[in-house]
Amino acid sequence: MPVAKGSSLDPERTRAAMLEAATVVFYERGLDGVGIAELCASVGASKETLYRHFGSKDGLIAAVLQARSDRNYNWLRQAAETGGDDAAARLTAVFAVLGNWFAEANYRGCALMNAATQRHFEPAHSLAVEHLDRYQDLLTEIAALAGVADPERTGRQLLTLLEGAIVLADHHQRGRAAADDALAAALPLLSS
Amino acid sequence: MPVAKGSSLDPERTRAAMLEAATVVFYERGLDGVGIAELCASVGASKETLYRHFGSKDGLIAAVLQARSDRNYNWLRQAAETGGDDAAARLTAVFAVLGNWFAEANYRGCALMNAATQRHFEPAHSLAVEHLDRYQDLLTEIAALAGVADPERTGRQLLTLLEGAIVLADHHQRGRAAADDALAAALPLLSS
DNA sequence: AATTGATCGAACCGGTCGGTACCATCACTA
DNA sequence: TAGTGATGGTACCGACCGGTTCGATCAATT
Repeated sequence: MPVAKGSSLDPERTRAAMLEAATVVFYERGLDGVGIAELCASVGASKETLYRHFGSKDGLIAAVLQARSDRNYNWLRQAAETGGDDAAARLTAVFAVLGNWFAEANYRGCALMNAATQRHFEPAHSLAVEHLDRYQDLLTEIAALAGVADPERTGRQLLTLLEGAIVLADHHQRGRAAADDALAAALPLLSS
Repeated sequence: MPVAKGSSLDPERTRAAMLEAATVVFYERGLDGVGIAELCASVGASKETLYRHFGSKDGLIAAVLQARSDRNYNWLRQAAETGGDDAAARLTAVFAVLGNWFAEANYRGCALMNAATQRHFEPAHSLAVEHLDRYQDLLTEIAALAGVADPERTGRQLLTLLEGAIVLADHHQRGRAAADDALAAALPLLSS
């Protein structure tokens, strides 16, 4: 059977286009800063189509956040793997990826944390928690690889530095420097 | 001349009551989560009075954020002073205050950072920057007192830990533990 | 050619928002 | 007692929101 159905495009492509457009515009202007009508118009779709795909604005937001969490986590995980079995190299690679992210012109902090701050509906909060859990697991693995006395505690401290850098890169010192400072504070923790 | 004018109360008291109510409800439910009408009703005032005092909702928000920044900063500054001329004691006192804050039942992160994330109007952003500047100055003083090689850099790293702890206490590990982990990571930085 | 199903575009709905205008009321002053 | 000025309450405004509905359209199928 052919893939294309409906009017002009594969429904999956329409859904993906909506997700992508929503990801960009929600990140730039906030979850309440853009309406459904404008979002649909920007991808040439109708509101009916959006509601068939996502059910509600909150459903769309949840899908956007899930996709964003997956993408960002995979970035860090793949970066860490380039460090081989050297804990310091893994950590350095993670913060290098963060630095590149901070340097992007449209950097606006972590979409997951921002959403949990902006909205009080449940998916946003639980997705943020899962996001932080994955980050913490990744960092705890690095701490364990380094042979620290309490890997989970060191993992939490590394996560504190990572999230602090995300905040400062957004609201204070723009760009890569936030990651450099955080990495310099993080590396000695691997010798505890 | 008597102080009380108008109908029932001193105008200054009415203004202060509005500020206090707005501070609480904006912090709990977000800047867009509560309307002007509800806010006025909760203090028994009229919208006209609010607009005479603050000009606009953004004006009210700016006043709320300024007051909150002053209060939080003074808390940390006064705590630091209890540490005397011992840098580690000053830092420990600062994070002890943070821990108490994190343990409050209605803790919702830093109102300044939240506002800068939620809204894109200028006062919120510049107030957040000034807020972070003051925190960084406070921490840089401590770093200098400890005699570190690069006090400003150490100050930025301490600020990274502080802000990271604020985020994690809000969205991940509830309560005082976030401050304890951050302090344990911060103290060794005073020996650099 | 007829049918089907997804789509677009637009109208529509109820509700909420920030902000303004007006009026009766109150405490105070002269 | 007459007047002043800030107030609370209320109605109102225009705009926007999330969400629903409906008819016209168009591609793929039968």
